[in-house]
Amino acid sequence: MTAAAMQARPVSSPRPTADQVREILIVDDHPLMCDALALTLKISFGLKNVRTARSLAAAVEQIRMQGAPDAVILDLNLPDARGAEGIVTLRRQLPGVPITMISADLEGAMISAAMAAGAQGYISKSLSREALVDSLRRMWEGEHVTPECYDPARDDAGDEAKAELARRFATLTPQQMKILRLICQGKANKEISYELSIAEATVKTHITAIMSKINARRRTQAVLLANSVRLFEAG
Amino acid sequence: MTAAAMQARPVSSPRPTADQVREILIVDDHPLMCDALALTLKISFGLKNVRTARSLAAAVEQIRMQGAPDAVILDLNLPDARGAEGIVTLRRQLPGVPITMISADLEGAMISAAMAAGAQGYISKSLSREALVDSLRRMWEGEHVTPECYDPARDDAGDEAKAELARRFATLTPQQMKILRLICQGKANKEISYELSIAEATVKTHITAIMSKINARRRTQAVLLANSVRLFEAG
DNA sequence: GAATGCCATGACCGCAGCCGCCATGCAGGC
DNA sequence: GCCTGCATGGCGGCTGCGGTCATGGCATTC
Repeated sequence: MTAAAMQARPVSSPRPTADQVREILIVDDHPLMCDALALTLKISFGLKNVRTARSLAAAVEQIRMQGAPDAVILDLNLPDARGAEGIVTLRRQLPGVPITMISADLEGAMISAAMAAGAQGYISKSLSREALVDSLRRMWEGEHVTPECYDPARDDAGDEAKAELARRFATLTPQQMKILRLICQGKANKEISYELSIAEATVKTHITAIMSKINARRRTQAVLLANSVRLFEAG
Repeated sequence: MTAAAMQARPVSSPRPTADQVREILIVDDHPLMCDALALTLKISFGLKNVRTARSLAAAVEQIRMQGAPDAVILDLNLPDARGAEGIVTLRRQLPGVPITMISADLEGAMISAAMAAGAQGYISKSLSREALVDSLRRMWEGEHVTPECYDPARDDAGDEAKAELARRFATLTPQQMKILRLICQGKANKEISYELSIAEATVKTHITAIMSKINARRRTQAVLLANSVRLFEAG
């Protein structure tokens, strides 16, 4: 992510400050980490409304029922969403809300994929409490925060293109996302229709819509595009 | 690559020593790096026969004409072969000959992919001369050498499976490899047939053979398998 | 009520995948 | 020599899946 690209990113709220963050949503399947994060946030930021969800599906449902939070902290390895899928899904539902990725994996390619997908920042699970709080405050003030060991210059080329691609993936409906995930597992249309309990014809129309949205013609191209932004990690 | 996996790897010569390496082949498209390597090897190991090739195709042709060298040093980013393809191709032609990967990219996933594909070791382009010579000597004595910053334990699971997969890819004929590369670019059979100037029916036959060899049913699965061992990098 | 977005279905057509078959080149056995 | 066996590359036909189109139901929103 180049500095220019960061500046160019459109944000709905013109000049956010950390004070405006009053309600936060933590999405993590590890209860311990969930509690630890919630506690830290309550103490350090004086937040009362800390909501939690154990899966991506639960988070989506909760946002639909209880409304949008002011910020999200999202685990990278959820049971139902590995890789950039979580960011993409939540950004579709919460445009303008800062999403912070948290993970133990500090691989450069994964970080740049997350940032290109529209994350506000990426922090390590093994960060000290002070560093964690500081990173989150800076993110909520609009800054893009990445780990020190991450050098964005390494893959400068094609970065804006990946961000554009991530934006396209963000337009996929939930059902389309499910189907794309199965496609990226090498499943045939008939298998997909069976797993989702719909007709094969329906699968095909969804696929046509997906192809159109991400600008692919063959399904192999769709797989390559999804892999290039690390939409689904191995699993 | 676990220690157990290293021990288990079959080597044709029972106990190789660095002294047995008399003729070496350097495959690198960068002339400067090529010369520097050749000079270093001549001085440090007293080697007279240092052959060079500027592309994978040239290397394959040269081996066919001039016979097998005792060791190979292979650049990761050749004009006609990025990623693990170079290792796989050369291992098919030179079973038992130690192949050393050399690259500026020290990303963990790339290193483990190279090792799983059957490389004897992986060294950085920015290594000092002493360290380079030492690494090569150890490799030629049968040791598997990886950079210090690389932690093989990070992706221990599925590693043996990847090595098995790489062995399967090594059975592909040159024509089949060409076709697989085009498949992994999202090309349709008709396009492939045009690019290779053969009938579409022929492309299909080759694809059937490829599928059978790598144990895939749908072409999307073939793409995923190739990507999982990083057979072809983006480009 | 009209408009929009999401999901679902069946019919049509071209390509993907599997089959059988043929040509060439190269090894080993008679 | 010859023949056989095997690997590789090439071809066309058949079946079924992949991809497009036109259509309709069902929510939400204006």
